[in-house]
Amino acid sequence: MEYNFQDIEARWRKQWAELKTYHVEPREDRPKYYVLNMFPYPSGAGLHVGHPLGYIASDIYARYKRLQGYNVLNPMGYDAYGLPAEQYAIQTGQHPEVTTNENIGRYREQLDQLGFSFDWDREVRTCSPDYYKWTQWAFQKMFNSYFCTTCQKAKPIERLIKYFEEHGAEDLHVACSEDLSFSAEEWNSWDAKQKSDVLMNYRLAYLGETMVNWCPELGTVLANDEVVNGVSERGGYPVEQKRMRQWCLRVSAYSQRLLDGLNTIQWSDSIKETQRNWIGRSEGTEMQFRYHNPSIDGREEEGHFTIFTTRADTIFGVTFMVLAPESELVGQLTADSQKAEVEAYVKYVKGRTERERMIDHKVTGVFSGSYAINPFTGTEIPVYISEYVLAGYGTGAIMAVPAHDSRDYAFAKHFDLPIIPLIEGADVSEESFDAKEGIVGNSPAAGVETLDGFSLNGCTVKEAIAKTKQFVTEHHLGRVKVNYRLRDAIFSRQRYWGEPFPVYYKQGIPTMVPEDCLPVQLPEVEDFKPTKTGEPPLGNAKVWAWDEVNCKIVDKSLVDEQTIFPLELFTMPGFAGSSAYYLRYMDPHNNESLISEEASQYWQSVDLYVGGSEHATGHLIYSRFWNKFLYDLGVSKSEEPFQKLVNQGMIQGWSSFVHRVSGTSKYVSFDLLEERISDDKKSKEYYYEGVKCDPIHSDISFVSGNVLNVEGFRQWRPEYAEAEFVCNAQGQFIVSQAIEKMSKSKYNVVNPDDICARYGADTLRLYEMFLGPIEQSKPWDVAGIDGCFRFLKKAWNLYWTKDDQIAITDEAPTKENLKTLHKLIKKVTEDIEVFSYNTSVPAFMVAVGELQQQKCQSREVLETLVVLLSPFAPHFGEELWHAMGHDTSVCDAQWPSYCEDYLREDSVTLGVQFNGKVRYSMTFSADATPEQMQQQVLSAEESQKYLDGMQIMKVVAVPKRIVNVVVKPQQ
RNA sequence: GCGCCUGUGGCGGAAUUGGUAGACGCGCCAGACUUAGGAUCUGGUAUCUCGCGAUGUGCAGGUUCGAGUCCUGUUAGGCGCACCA
Repeated sequence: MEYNFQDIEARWRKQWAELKTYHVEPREDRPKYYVLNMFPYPSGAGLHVGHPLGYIASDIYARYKRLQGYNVLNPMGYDAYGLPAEQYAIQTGQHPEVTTNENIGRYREQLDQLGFSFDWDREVRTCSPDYYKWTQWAFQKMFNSYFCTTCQKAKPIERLIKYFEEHGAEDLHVACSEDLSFSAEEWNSWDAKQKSDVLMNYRLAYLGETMVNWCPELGTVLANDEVVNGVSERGGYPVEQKRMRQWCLRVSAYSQRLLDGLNTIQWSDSIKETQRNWIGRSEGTEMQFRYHNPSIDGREEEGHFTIFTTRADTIFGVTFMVLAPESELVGQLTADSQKAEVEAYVKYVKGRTERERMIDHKVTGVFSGSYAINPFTGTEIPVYISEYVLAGYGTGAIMAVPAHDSRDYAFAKHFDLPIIPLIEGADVSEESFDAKEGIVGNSPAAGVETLDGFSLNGCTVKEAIAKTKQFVTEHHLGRVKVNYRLRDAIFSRQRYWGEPFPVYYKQGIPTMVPEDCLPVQLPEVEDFKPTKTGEPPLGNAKVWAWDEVNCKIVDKSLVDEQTIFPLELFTMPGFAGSSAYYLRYMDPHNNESLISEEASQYWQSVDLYVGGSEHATGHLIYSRFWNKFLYDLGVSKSEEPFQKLVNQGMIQGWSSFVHRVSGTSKYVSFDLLEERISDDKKSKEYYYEGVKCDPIHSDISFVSGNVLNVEGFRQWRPEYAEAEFVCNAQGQFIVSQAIEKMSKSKYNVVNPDDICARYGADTLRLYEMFLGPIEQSKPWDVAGIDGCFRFLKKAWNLYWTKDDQIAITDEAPTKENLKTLHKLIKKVTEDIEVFSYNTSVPAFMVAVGELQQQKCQSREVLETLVVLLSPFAPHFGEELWHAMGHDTSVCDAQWPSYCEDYLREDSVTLGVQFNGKVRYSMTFSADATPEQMQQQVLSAEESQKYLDGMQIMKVVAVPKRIVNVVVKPQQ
């Protein structure tokens, strides 16, 4: 019978949908397993062959777990808020919701084709009010929480307010934006507005004046992970630093927990390492330095400032101090005589973009005119201002030790400041000695008196750091401090197509819309662009004010500042909706709470999460933070949201380029061009008759092999219609090719629909898995797909006789059959557990080949084969399962376990080596001991010629592996 | 600069975790059946050599009876962080 995949796949797709084969509910009689894919943003381009890679891998695992008797949750949904739909709306006026729904429809169609075992009853969309109600709810909970650093947990803000009423800010151990100090009396004397402002310093979701990444081109702020190399990740527009009032999430409060949690989860080392880097914990010391500003008259001690260092041991090598230009200390420490110079410098730094500062690290700076006093020796040290010190890290001020820090070294050389080496034997004449190793000397130098006779001479660096820390703490010169690089997340965006904030401004005080009035729904606007006065697009909404009395959204013109107030104009960023969607899948239709207690208890957390590694410092951090917060609230039952993470690699595309002579409309075949290395030696450039040619993407549909279909290309775009094409001697126009990310804009997209139509979804699934290790990126190459298709056809033919009868019998399997089968069970089971699907596909091919040769028709064997194959090729499996007379889905079969007995050999043929070289092979009984094998080898006739005239040094016999005889010539 | 990962035929990639390197697929070569095939089937395919045999997992060392696998150094590519004190 012919393998008619089109008929088979269409039929089962329909059946599964009608019978809700993949619908799942909590059930106490079965253990749960939660498989999750990162949900897609439904872009206008639809799915390409890269998207399903992870979905297929997780679907195989989900089906496998189900066959093993687990109750498997495998949901899918859409991350529906995003910039492309909004930009399309700005251009065309079409509402983003319309675009989004259209795209979702197309995605769903494409996904359905591929035979996934998703429970579509649990679909979520981040833009649906039922869904974002809970995004808003979580935000409000964060607003109403603070973080206790002693117990490392979020607590209700009411507790903090009560504390302030009784104790003020004294002896406070909470996460905050800045350390404030006030008494209970002061607190109680403040009005509502003042109290609100102070509380913002502690809330987990807070309104803050912070330096933000402002992207003028996009008209919005961006989070740190959305800025790459000083330009926006999306679009590559320049980003500048700007001080703005924004909503923020106090992610930094969870730094330590986010770091510790990494040790408890099974993620790849590289992604854990990336997160550790991003969190950037560094243990160090904060030290206070008194300073002396000569312009302030009559007082010796004007005050002090604090620096942060991880190298407290180098205190005797400090020869200058440096402040960040943006630091608030700059004002206090600038002497009148230096004022003009300092102001000019600060202005210069402000004029530099983030990108400029990143690219060139030239040494710049200016003397402040003030001196700091080394608390250990009383020495006066000049204070400088330089952009190499960052305002956002530590205290924005450092002690500079040029001998042991390369940046300080460069600065000292430039400004001709002294360099005092401290590590014995370190040569600092050419460069600094940065390593944290060696024996400390010169600390202090001979004859220098120090506070309490403190000395580090003779200690190792490690001991010296510890000793200094202890001394600093005891003498109240500072404190031990752990710093993190992780910044609070900026949580508001000047955009339309996002979750609105459930916040209104009551007499200037940000106030939460009552919980039972949620969600605050996204209003209609006439224009999706920002307003003329620079307000976000929600400023265009007419009905956008909060009626406090009637608890509803009303017309903006009614605002009276008594009972009707303006609503927040910002919307939430992309990561808001994706931070807790895995929880919502557990109980997606619950209108009373994010998830019910029962659902949460049953499903716990995601056991297997599959998605791209590009989310390492974005979604995967925010989501962990969000979950930890909900865990503190008792909503999530697990400290970590994703127990195991598999990062599928990207499938890249082969882009094609035509080459156009610069400034003309003349196109030249690639093989006629001259190759040169570009000036920066990093890339190649191509020239035709001495003129440079620009590569231009051509749609890959006009290219076969590397030859361009010139007519097709001409008709593609009007500007190409009249172009001149210079072909090679064979009359062909050759394109150049390169592997790039698969993307609509690169015209290199391969669509799964065509593959499905030609080979079927099961072949596509098999092939994508066969392509290589799941975690590796690889270019899409259709060449090998025939092999997978042939395999399915071969397997299919195993089940049918020539006259289309099902070819199975009830005869007992032969020993050979069982060996083939159990070898396969073992291999496939082990492979699936470690996601090594690319090696199970060949195992199937070998097994099918063997069974074919054995002419196996045994029901027992062939049924098991179908079960093993069904996660990979579900339609194929389901069809044969039913053809063999079952009336339940193959999903409800049982995954077989293998039996070692069938794999055991009576005898085993091993290579016999002399001095590590294989000479011949020999058959041993399967249970031969090394001693017996040794005997057999030495007495064998074939061995004699190798043993002749030789002395036996050693015989190594490894059962089931090898026998090696080590010999050397006899003396 | 710091950290992580990867280097195996013409190609994608295997190798039971230290035991006969190159499974399986693609491609290529030969053959069979065919009027024909971009269909199907069979056999071959790391390199050098007529052959015996020798060489071979980026490069150089080391450990071991034995190394693609472990260790040291080096080189190339990819990724992450990056003036983080």
